[in-house]
Amino acid sequence: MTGLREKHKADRDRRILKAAAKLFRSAGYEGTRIERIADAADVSTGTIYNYYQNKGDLLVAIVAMEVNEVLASGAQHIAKRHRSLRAAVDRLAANYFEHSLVYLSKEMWRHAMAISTRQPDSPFGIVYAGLDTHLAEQVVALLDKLQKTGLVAGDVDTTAAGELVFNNLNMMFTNFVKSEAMTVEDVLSAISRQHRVLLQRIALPHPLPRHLAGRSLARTLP
Amino acid sequence: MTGLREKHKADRDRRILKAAAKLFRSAGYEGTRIERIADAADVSTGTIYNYYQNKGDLLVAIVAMEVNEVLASGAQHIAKRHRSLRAAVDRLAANYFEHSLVYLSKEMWRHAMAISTRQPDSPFGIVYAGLDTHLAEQVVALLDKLQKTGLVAGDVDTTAAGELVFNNLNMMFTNFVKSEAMTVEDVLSAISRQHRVLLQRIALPHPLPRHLAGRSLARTLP
DNA sequence: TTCCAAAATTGAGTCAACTCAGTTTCCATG
DNA sequence: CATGGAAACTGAGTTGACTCAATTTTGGAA
Repeated sequence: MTGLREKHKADRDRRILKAAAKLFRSAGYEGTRIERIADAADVSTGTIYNYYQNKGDLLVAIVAMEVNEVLASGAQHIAKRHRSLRAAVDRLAANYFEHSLVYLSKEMWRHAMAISTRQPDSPFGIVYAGLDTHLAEQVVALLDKLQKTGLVAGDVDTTAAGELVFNNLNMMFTNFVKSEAMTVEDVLSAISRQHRVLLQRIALPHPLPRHLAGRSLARTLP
Repeated sequence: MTGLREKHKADRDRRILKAAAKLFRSAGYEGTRIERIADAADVSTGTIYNYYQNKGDLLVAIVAMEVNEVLASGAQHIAKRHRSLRAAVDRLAANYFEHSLVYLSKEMWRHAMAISTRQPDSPFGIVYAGLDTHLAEQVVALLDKLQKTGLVAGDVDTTAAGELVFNNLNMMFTNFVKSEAMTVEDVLSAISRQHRVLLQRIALPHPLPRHLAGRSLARTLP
């Protein structure tokens, strides 16, 4: 069943993805012709369309690798012990933004977002939406954990708060990639200020001593 | 200086915009060929490009008309008297979403958003960003007014809260237009729940009597 | 080893957005 | 009125993403 054929397939796929990632970063997404990717990957233009439905799918495949890294490092962050709600959320945001430009340029992000908006029902539109859902769930998971640990008041709707925070992060990320001038520091400090008005009011000032944490008894106001 | 030439220009512009709006709604943005718009408007394809840089700009011009209406009716809403913070914000959101599909289909919104993301520095990308800024300012303006009226606690950072609310609205609007199945009611109730966790905590339970309102003395907690 | 059917690749061809050199329309001036 | 030239229009041509019929490659059965 498998053998040389599968190997060649995987090889070609890797070559195409690598060539595309390199060219997109150097010449930009718009500035990169499919034919150039084909040349660089030593295949014909038609072959690229055997692996990816269109130019955009190629980009979104690269984005997916990137976001999966962000998700993994976000999960690690959540697993740590946290001293304060605001610091924990700020760091999750920093993790999100600092990873974002490692493999992808702002221009690439703009195009990836545009594609996922334009074609939400295409295979990769669905993948992209799934990545967003995972990120939103991660924010909710952090708040849930902090609620159990006693850093968030027990009567807080953590799903609502998590979605509010995530949607704000996501919108600010959109603004960030739309503006070449905006730095990671700029956007993180803006976000921190925006979140403060919420987080300050749902936080509990003093965490429970560690031996009581994790029992989900963290109710406070009647 | 002016005369027949100017008149013809204005006529043509109107015809192009009208033809485009009609065709975009009936055949969809993707399904509409520039040549068909040119035919319907009785001009050549080249002429369309004298008025609009590209197909997307044509769409964004239509969106801009729509958003200006939303802004006008939002301003009217803010000017009214309000009984509660949550109701006031819920109605502003309803105004936003209910207007949104009067002239534009979800597909048109998806493309308009995609274009503004892809080309933030093009003339109409700038227009679109300006519209967003106005909408965000409107939310902040509402909170400011309610703070002066005594429905919002005096120590609240209304800019932060307004931006948080607007960014949530905008992200939920994106989700709304991405999903053909989601109704206005669906999205409004989701938003209302998300906002509750914030608004509940920054609201003051009893408004000041009317003769004291507007003095911006609405401080509460030390 | 030989040969076949399925899988995969190929690149010339198609389609639609956008361009630009040539043409027409308008208006200010004598 | 004529006329020169600026402003606007025109549509055949260009460009680049994407397709598909023909060709090549592969795995394994005889």
